[in-house]
Amino acid sequence: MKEQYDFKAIEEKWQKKWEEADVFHVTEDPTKEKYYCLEMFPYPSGNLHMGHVRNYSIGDVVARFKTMNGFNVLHPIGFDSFGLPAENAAIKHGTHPAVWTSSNIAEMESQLKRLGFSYDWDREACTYKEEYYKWMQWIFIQFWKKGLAYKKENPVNWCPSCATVLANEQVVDGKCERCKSEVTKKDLSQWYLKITDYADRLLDDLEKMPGWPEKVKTMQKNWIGRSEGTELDFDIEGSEKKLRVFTTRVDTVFGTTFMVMSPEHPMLHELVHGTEQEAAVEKYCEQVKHLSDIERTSTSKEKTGVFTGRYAVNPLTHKRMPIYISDYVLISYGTGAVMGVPAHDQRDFDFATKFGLEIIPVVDPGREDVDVNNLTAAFEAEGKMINSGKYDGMDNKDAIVAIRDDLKKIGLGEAKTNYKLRDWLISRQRYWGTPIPMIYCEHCGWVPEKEENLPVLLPTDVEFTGKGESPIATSKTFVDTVCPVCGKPAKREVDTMDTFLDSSWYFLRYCDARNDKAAFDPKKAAYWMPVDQYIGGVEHAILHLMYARFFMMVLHDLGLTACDEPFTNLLTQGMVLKGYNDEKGNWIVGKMSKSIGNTVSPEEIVNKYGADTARLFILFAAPPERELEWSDTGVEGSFRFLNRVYRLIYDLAEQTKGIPTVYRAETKDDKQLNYILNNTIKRVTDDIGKRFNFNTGISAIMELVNEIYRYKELEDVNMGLLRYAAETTVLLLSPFVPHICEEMWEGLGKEDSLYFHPWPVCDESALVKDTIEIVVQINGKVREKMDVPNGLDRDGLLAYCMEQDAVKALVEGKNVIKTVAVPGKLLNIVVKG
RNA sequence: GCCGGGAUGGCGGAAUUGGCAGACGCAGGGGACUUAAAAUCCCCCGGUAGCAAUAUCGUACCGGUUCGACCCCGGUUCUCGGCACCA
Repeated sequence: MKEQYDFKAIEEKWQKKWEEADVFHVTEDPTKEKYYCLEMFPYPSGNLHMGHVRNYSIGDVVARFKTMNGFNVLHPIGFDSFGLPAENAAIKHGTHPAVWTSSNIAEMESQLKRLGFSYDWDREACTYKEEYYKWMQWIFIQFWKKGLAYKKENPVNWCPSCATVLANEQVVDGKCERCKSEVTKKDLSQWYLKITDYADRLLDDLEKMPGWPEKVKTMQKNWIGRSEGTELDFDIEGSEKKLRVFTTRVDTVFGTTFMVMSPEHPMLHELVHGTEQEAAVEKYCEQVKHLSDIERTSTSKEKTGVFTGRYAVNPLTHKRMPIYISDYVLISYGTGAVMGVPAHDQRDFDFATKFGLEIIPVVDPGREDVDVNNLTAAFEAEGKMINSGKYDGMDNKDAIVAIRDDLKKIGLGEAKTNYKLRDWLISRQRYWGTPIPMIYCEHCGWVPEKEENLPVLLPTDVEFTGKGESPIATSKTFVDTVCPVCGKPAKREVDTMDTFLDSSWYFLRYCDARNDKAAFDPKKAAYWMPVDQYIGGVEHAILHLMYARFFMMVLHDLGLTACDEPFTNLLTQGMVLKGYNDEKGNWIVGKMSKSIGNTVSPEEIVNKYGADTARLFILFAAPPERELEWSDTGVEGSFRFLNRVYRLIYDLAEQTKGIPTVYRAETKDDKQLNYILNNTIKRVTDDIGKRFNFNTGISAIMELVNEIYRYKELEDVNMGLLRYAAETTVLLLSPFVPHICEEMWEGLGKEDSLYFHPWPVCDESALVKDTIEIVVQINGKVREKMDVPNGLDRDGLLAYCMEQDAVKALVEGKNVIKTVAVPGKLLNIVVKG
């Protein structure tokens, strides 16, 4: 240990030692309790940013802490390495996506290594490699065999700029999540995964996951959007057909005064064919086609629509009602048609007002402030039934059940559950992804490639035009093949998979990353899974986290995994922000962004202060879930603290050389240091292990260091205690800043790596004080603080305090009405006068 | 509009079960060391009044419960995030 803290030399030295000794490599060990600590793997953009550093620093603290606590810790890393940027780079620079990707991965690996994260690199998984996507294809085929993959022609979300389709989840505000272009609709034949089959399980299991943030569970719940209601049929005048609608408010059926169909409703053209209204209806449908989703779903937009010329008949009232079409009715939800109840639905109210349709109230809350016969807006709350025949007087909630049952009896309705969740569209018209291993044969239809022929390799003889069809279609070697079933000429699917499939099972591959016989060995997966702690950005709250849960359930149902939920505990870390001046000169604190220029590169910080300082600052500046504002002076502060610790340990290593850590705390100062020392062990253990509040854990160690500085300058110091304090400080700090701690550990004469050293244990007896400070309050206000003997009960504390002169003076001449004594905490005396 | 967070000094943030508000750090002020600077070490640091001891106000706002509220309850404002014509 040198006198100066030479972070560069120290970090290089220990990273090399760790690598040579292969300390982070783990294997299944049934004699030890396992702990799987996982951070979301990065996309290999080429450079680590501060968000990565934060994510991986949090994970590294947890992994190292659990290892020191005796767990067999799996802490893997890999790269989510298929995707559009590699392809765009290929178009721009004429290089192959694989070249761009692998050089970026190499660069990021070295950056990760420079930060000293404790990854088992032997388990590294890169999704673009054959050894990975081979098993991705195998899993896809298992889905297909189970009936969970199908191809279907549908209007799909199309991004004209990326020239590919998008999943519903990838359309944000009607725009492409990636490039922000407006998304349009296009009819295409595409592959889907039947995630809707798992909608109930995905929703219900959320209740069983106490280790997930409420926020994420709510977001998934809303996304799945389960809605329980009733489907019922309306007769169409002059037609054999019935118009089926879905409603959650079947109690309002007597208030229906019109019907609305979606312009895309399959029955529409037949209904209007040959009528006077046909031209107007077709014209409206044509207009709607040209609207983007944003324009169409804008709530501020005034309702539009056209009368179809046809009438429906209410099955309960036999009332005759006009059928309209309007774009506010979505073909993709429910039955694509609704019953219009203007009195009790705001959208229907707006529509009825615009078209001068009748408004009949059927639910009345019986309150003065609501006049249902004179509504200015729809009344959507609860009340008693009116204008509803035999149901009048019932609570509307009861009427939902009663009316649904009656409709069922006459065969015109039934209970029905609807979901917002749609099947997952996974085809992408791109090159840089896993080829969908399906073959189309004119005789056999769609059939999968034989499993023994996997992987279906990405062809290399392709042109990257960036337009239209998948570039794979330009390959002269790929498309033509033979049918695996009948052997006749057939054609391969040229689309690739959404990269979200790759990331839906990578945590399973880590359990057995080098397996070339299977995606993973179920026994190994059974040992490691589920992930005990998953850490990543909240931006994946819906997409990735729900897809991964879906995959896990399917793989469980296939008998490949024991558990059906992948992540027991989830931590969503906050973003890294930095302040900057905008065009007007205002000080804005926002997300670090290259286009704004308010970024700090990890590399720069590591070069200037070292990896330990970067890690320490990022963990200290804010609790992990909250946003973190970058502060250059804050980084300096973290660096100063590490120097301060280094100097302390350097001094103590000399001063306490060869002294055993056996001691008895004799003096008041000994006892105080011993107390703070053990209390710090307890606090840091809780802060890392239970609370995930690394910032307060680090604060506690700072306080301990301040106390040791104070203590060591005293005349009468206990060398054994001091030695123990020094060693403990290094151990407590080591999950946060491992390099400097290894160096100090060595400086203290230790030969083992502290990576495997047992975590310090709090000596509870040191926490028992002879006297404790309690607070004396008068009417709830602090008036006095005094030391009292420890262990006094309620009465003893009261009696002791009332004897003290200071307390006597406080109550003198006053009328004591009540006293509240809380042992170990305080005494509150309520007085009058 | 609906659903979730959040609001505490000049700043980031503490307060773990209803019990000393402001730990720890940053910035700032003062001092020691130094020829000087850097580094380091020590002290001060919410507002108001006061030389001071101390008093008093103070956790977005209004009200409530309690001996006692940053914490629990009711209402309001602002703010961040998610969803949004889902019948």
